[in-house]
Amino acid sequence: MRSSWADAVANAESSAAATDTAPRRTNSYVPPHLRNRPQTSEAPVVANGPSAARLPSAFPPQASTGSRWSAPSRDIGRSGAGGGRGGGGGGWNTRGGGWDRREQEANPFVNEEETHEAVFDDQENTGINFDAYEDIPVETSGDNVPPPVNTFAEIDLGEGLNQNIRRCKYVKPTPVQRYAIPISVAGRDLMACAQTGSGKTAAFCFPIISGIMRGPPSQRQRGSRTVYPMALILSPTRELSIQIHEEARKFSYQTGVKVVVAYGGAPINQQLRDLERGVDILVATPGRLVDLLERARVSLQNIRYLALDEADRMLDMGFEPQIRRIVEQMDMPPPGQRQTMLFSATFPKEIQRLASDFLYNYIFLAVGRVGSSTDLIVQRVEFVPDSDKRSYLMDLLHGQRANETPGKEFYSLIRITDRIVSSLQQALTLVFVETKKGADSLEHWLCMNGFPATTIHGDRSQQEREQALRSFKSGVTPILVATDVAARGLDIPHVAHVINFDLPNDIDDYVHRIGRTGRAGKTGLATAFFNESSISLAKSLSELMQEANQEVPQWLSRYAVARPYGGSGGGRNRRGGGPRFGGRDFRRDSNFSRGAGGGDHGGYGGGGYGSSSGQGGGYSGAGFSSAWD
DNA sequence: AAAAAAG
Repeated sequence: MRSSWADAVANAESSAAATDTAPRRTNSYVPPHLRNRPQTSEAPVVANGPSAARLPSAFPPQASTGSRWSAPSRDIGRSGAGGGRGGGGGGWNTRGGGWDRREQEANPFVNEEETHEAVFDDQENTGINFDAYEDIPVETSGDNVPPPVNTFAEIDLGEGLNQNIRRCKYVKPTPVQRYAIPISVAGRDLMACAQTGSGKTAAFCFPIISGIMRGPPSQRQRGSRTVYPMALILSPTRELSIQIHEEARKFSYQTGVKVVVAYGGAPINQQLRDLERGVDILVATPGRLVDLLERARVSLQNIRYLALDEADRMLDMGFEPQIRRIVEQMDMPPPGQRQTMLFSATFPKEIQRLASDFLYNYIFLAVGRVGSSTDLIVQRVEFVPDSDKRSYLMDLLHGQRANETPGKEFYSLIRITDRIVSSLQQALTLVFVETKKGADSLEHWLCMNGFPATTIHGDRSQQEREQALRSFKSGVTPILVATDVAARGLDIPHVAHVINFDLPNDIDDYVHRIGRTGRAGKTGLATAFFNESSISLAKSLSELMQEANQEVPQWLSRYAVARPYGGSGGGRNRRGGGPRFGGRDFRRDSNFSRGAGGGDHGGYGGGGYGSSSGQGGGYSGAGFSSAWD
């Protein structure tokens, strides 16, 4: 067993702790303003910021076993926490996670280094091109917006989390993190237009983990099989939930905060066992969560944090009834008594409604797209009739292969270190197709023709889906044929090329798909096969490419003029903010009331924008001029 | 119309 950096830190920690009177593995960080704090019912989650005094009664009464504000040593010595399952007590950062040998927390960093996909990790983390983030426009509006930060250190997130941030090698917050974290730490609700790849996951995980570390420990009814998570993170696809869970586990390592993921397609029993071992943060897809709620294995009455990721996607997929059921019709505390973060790439009417129903006096945040409409992705469109698509694809792939140094067979024989393999294998190619059947047949055809490919779509078993993703990430099959299941949110490092073998019908889907490359500030290539069947996309596609300073072929412009109705989806889902933003705040003022959204987009063009920047609603549809232009 | 998600 080699030891990792994270281990070294952990060891240093425990030996340092040993010289102290503090117990082993405590990370017993207590922020100065909370030290020696008497028992109180004040909201402890709100650590910073002037508008801190929210959530007064939102918290469950304190557990009777031990004071959470007392020194951790008292809690460590506590007796009989039934089976060591983190009931009751648990002082700072210890909530039953670290001190019990039977529940050794796996080191998510080590684990990762030993898995195949981890060979890329070094480059991924150190290679973030922060310069690419520098000029990304950001817009906020709402009452008393907390100022953004420039470093993680400016926010008091707690020592345990800070260490994990270092372990993740995050040196500098991304734009969405700079704004969202202070907003959230100040206890405010947040509606954010941003995409994954912008550092969204950390943006909502850090405040949640930090808040849970500071807050009262989770309570657990003895003998009951119901669990009471304090935070719920909903996401549209299983793979996205898995990904969020993996990240959240790293962020919460050794903080005692427990993260569990629940999603469909996998046996529920393991997930039930995971839940029984304790859960503070539950990451879930809607369907499986409803199932768990119906079985009364999960109660939402202790929810203090709710995060909805890719909200527009969830609505597109018809999850609205389930989401409303989860959020409004179960036992979750209402808006104002929980903190809610709504993330969405676009901000159409349905999302605005959701925002006004789920959020309390929220702050609106729009972050420019990272690496989709920017210069980071080179977009190409080729006219390719359906019958020629395969041979055209073959040409592209052969071209790529020629650029690689020795063939894959060569280095898999030699079995050099993973790192070298990774440097040779970086050209991961993601091929999007329209249908599940099409995905299978293209994958088969590629394999037949000597290109190791795999496929991910909704007709494959969950096991197959996860296996496909692993084998793609690790470079074993450097070509992944996918349906839209993989279009959004998935963060696969080193995708150098996205090929739209079949174009989607919606320009937003196109944007999401090509966003799988050019991640983390790296450059990427996106190639689209266009023909008559994608004519409805001509106008919006050529507009998008124009706005992104891409070369638009003449023939595409001609299609765009000939069939102008296609612009951004022919009225549906008109992207509110032009190429850079998914939308903008539609509230006219803070007195926005429910139902106002009924009035024709609730006022995209209204005066809401600029309520904090002082600019008086100069936005007019396609014009999109903003404070940064 | 297809895709995704609970079985």
